[in-house]
Amino acid sequence: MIDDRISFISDYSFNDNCSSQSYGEVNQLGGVFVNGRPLPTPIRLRIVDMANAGIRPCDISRRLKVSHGCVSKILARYHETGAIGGSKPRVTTPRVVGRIRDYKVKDPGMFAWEIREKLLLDNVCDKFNVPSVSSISRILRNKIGPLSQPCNMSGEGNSEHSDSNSSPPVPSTSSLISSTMSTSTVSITKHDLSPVNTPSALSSSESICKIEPPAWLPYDQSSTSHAHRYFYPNVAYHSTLQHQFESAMKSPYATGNSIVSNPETPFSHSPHYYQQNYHYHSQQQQQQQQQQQQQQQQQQQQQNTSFNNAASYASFFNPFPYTQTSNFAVATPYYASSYSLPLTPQAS
DNA sequence: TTCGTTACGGTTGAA
DNA sequence: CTTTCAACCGTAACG
Repeated sequence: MIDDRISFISDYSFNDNCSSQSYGEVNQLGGVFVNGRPLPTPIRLRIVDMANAGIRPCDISRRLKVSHGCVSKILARYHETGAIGGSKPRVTTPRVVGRIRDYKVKDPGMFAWEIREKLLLDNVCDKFNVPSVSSISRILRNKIGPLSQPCNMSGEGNSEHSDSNSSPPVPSTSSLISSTMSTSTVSITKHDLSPVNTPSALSSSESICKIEPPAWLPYDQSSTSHAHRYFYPNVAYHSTLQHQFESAMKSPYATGNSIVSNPETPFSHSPHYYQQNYHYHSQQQQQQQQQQQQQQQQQQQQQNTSFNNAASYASFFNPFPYTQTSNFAVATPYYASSYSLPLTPQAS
């Protein structure tokens, strides 16, 4: 059963979200990674998935071809904070670097900010995956150098990670949406969140897209030994979404592979959300809502020993003031681009 | 054999 | 406008 569910992992292929080109490096286990960038969220989810199913970390490491140190880190963080993954995928893909090189060759006087604008103008990138000016500046300095010759960037000959056709799959990214357990303050790790999720960005009037964080459900405690401690994102075991989930696991960067949550139980806002964003709600309304949530959720997880109810869990782990519900999970807006998730424009 | 820890080389973007 | 730097990443190696 577990084997069936993870067997597809062995041949997953990660691609640049705009091309079929692969890039990355191969570790000692034969797995592919992008140095400096997080593992894709589907892989991270599967690590947690397998751990919850009672599989030992060393076996997870071997079967997913991820270093045991990485598995250890991910599980330790998950057990400590509940965070699984989520951060900006790598933006300086070989394709993007090639286009930057082309721009610079054609017009050596171009500034980094001009190149950035041109990447957007030419639809090489969108606003969610366009490199920062400093990243472009770094590329110009370190990877393009004296501008010897243009590169048409079909994949070969770039100075980034070598990636011949024979090289295995390639991963890319995602990191953690982490927060503290404090109910009064939420510390957001710098690189773990998209700028659109930061308080300053949230207060800006710029039109951005937001996606609701995943809903978490109690794991079926009857099936595994550790389950009583952990919650589980509803995306993973929902039968009707298993195919989509596995497809996204195989090719997180392929168009159309989105990680979808259970549409029958769309995300609900956490109490924290209401506290942060619905100030006009009366305290009575809040209490009623919380009581209702607690009553429902207590029924679902009477055996839970770590949290009294899902509402308290959600208040810890879904502390971000998202404003738009969505059926899409396990993805910050950053992922949305690379995972081809539909974006939900923010209303206000 | 397993796994926690950490140096290292890498990426990213705010300052 | 470019560079610096802090924060993050996964791997490899050590114990």
